Amino acid sequence: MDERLWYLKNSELFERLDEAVIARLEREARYRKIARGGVVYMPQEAADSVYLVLTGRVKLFHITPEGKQAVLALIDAGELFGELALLDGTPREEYAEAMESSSLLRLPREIVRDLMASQPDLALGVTRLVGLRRRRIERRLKSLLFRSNRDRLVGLLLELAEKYGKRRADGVELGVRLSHQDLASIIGSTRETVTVVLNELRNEGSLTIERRRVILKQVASLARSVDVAVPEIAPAPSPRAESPRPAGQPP
Amino acid sequence: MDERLWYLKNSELFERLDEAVIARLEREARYRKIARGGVVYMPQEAADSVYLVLTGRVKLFHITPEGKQAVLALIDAGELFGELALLDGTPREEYAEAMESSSLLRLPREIVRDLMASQPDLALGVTRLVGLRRRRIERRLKSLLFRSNRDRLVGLLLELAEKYGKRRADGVELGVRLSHQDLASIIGSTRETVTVVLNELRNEGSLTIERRRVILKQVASLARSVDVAVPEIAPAPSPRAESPRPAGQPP
DNA sequence: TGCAGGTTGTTAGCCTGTTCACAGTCTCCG
DNA sequence: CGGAGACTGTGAACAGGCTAACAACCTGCA
Repeated sequence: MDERLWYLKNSELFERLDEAVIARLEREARYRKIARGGVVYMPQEAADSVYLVLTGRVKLFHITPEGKQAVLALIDAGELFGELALLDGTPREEYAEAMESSSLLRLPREIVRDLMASQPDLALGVTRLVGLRRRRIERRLKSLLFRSNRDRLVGLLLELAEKYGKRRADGVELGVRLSHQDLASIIGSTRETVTVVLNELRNEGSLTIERRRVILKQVASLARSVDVAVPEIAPAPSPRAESPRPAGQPP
Repeated sequence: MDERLWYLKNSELFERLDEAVIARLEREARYRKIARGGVVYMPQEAADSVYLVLTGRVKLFHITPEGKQAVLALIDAGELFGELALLDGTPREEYAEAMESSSLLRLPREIVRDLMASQPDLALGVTRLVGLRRRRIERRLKSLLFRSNRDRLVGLLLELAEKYGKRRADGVELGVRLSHQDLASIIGSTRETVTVVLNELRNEGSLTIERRRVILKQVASLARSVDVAVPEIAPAPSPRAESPRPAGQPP
């Protein structure tokens, strides 16, 4: 079983397909390696495939007329992106760029569509994926409308805690290293403001920063302060909300 | 053929199902009439069904801690809502409220899920619906991050033009009557600001307002000014982007 | 027909967050 | 291990948008 096959069998979306179907998918898939900062696709491009992230991390974003990035989502290893290509032939609307050196599996749109028509499980899985992300975006929309910059940042930190957080003795450590600029692009603010607010939160004792890593101290009370559900933090290893990976290591 | 059956056969999502399946759906469906301002469901409620709007219009929104509405979407006759109930058992996260006296068809979640598993067409249709709305929300997110209040309002007017616009000799008439407060709740602004900006646009000749109806004069140049695709406007009758209704009248 | 409630118009003052400009720090790669 | 380039910190000046407070206006229905 080669590497690509392993990854397909272990992605939440495809794992239930039977051997023969996965083999077909594997034949049609194209492996693609991208360096940090490399562009996977850009707006206006034909949306003829979906991508599975094998290793690394990909950022999806728009660019405003003034050149600012507006981040839609971060996609981690094991997750799929570009899946709106499955809906219709409309071109891409956003940029997809590797945040670090990454390897991807590119699955042609037509193949996956065929499979969806014949494998109800897969169709349901795709619906679920699209729907869960929609729910997430609707939450973000809610937290952007009418909320102060501070509340948006706190909301984002809690979201990151849910996705990347590790519980530690002294709080919850966010296992991501995002620059202030990155955070600003997600909440629609500026680098300077993020710096200031982050330091305010530190002075208030809500978080500490050790070697560029954020540790949230008061998760519950922060959540209450921005009127959001308290995130669930997995104890030991780094979890992923959308697609928990089964045990095992790639060959 | 009774009224409910007619509506099911004519909704984009269900029209391809065969007679027997539609009949089953119809047996399980519950008709529900709601007065203007009536609440269909609210956050925390069990998400045990999806709704088809037969007549009227429904507003989906969140409420911020300060009591402001943040509108997610407006749902017109012929469209479905509450469809995220099909994903999992998670409770509702938003309010659904009738903007005018409306009639709805309530379809139990379990029935529709069953059908999706056995009718690939339906599963694909739901994926498409969820996906198209996600695309729309991602566009909104983009137009909220980093954009001035004015640009957001212009963007919204163009969106409304695409969904409700009628081409006329002197421009594009928006066939919706939304109060300034409504518009503000959609773009995350205040009633006063909307009033002011709308009057600015009128003074600049970009639009006129006749008997509470907005008429856009310079659609193309407005679209350019906010860096958005020029909306396509249907010529004569009121169109709907997501679910064009086939010819015919309800019995 | 006549008011009551919802809708629009307008302004002054305040406050949050942006822009701009520069200094200091980290870190990673050659 | 040293420096270049990215990242963080800080403050002054400015501006867009919000709050608050009224006035005038429609319009639907009792």
